[in-house]
Amino acid sequence: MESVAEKPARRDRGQSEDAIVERIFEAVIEQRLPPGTKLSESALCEAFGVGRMRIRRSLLLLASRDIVDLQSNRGAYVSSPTPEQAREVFEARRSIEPNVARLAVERAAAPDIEALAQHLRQESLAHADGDRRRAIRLSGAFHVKLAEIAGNAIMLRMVKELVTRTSLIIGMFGASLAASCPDDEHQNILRTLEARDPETAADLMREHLRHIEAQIDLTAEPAANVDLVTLFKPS
Amino acid sequence: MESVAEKPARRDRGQSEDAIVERIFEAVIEQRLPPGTKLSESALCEAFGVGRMRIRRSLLLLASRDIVDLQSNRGAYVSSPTPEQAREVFEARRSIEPNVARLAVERAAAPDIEALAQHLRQESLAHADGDRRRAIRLSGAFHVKLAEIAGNAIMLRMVKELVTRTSLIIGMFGASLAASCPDDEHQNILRTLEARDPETAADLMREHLRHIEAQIDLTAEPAANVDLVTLFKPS
DNA sequence: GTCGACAAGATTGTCAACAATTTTACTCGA
DNA sequence: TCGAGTAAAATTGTTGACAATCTTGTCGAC
Repeated sequence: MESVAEKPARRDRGQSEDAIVERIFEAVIEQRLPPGTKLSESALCEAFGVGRMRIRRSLLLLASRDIVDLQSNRGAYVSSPTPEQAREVFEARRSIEPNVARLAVERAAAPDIEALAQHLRQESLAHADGDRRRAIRLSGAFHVKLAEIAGNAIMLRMVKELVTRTSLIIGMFGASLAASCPDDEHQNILRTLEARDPETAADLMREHLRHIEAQIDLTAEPAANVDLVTLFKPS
Repeated sequence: MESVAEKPARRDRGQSEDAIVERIFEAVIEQRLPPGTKLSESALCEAFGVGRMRIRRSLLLLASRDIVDLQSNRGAYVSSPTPEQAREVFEARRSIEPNVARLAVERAAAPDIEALAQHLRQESLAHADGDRRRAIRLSGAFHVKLAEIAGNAIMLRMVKELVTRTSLIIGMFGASLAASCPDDEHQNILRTLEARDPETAADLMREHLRHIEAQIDLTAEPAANVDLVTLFKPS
């Protein structure tokens, strides 16, 4: 059917705007795009090998997800969450993801559980190797995979957005890396899948999210790029 | 903040794309735009008095929220949810809105409660008057207002999207509107706000959403087209 | 009479040039 | 040396025209 508008890209560089959005999501999750980074249209055009219009639409989509801050006549910047926004992100995650975990437990088939176990092995490996970037990416991907198992496309989209914004928040405030998403808590959640225990899964997820939030010092000064103009030239 | 882009509209007819998106949201909620309605670019340009590019971006934003279905080279159509999507919408609402209700109870100030009570009076009035369109709009707005009181912009956005999609679902499947969102259940939720009882609020909301879902019959039927120009054109 | 091919019209997608705004660089003066 | 003012450059926003695609209507063959 036509939902398969995705035909193999005619060119390696010619990507759909959804693919571009997805790749920027990934880059944000891996913290290769720290908050405040300027995303100039021409640079992105060259990077993805597409016309300006497609970049423009991609940036609009990213802005609608609050991943990018679109400033009129000034350009697009990777969003720099405020402490208040960080609080809201975690509050939303605590509202949604326990239910996601519950649904995942109820709907997980054997292959799902095996795939998740395989994922956790890679996560442990990345931690053991000290590969920070991979560990961060896999850690976020765990939550997304859980949402995939839950089998609700709407909630999957929400979780993707929230996980990405969490990476931005960690990039802004949270310094401690190793503790950012301890994989043993992920392991425990996996066990509830195997044990078919939805309530415990929800509880563990709630606790897990609280641990992540607790490790973030929202009082810390925003780390990365600040707008020096507005900072030093308020007059 | 980035919402600074709001300057008073330069022209009466020149609306920002956010305003256009909002008005289409409203039209969908009021079921003036039934599922399947074609949203042709030229018609919307004339209706809103803006250029094609702004319409195009608005449609992209609506598509990213699954309110419209953007088909390549064929145009934009108001989304026609499938039974499976309907199930997902209600599942997501049951996951989110009980927590929204809980937060609203915890954070409601006296003026919030009074405003909500005032809203419910209007809702009752619309029911009594048999003003179907207004009743539908107010019924959805209750859920949105509750999310506003909850004080979480992310969850507010999610609720807005889910309420709008619910209107599409009701337009597709559920015929009986009088029962669609009985305002006495809204009244009961308001009482939990006054009583400061978060858990009961969450329970009532869960039950309320189940009632709505239960009243929806999953046997599809097509929808008719409407004239966009007379619908939106203020003149 | 029905089906299929074909052409005309309409609608959407894309591109390039232009306008508007911001950023940067430079000069001048205190 | 520092600052203000201004011009140049760069970047974003918009418009219009053109290309590609789909829809509609018509004609002809079976």
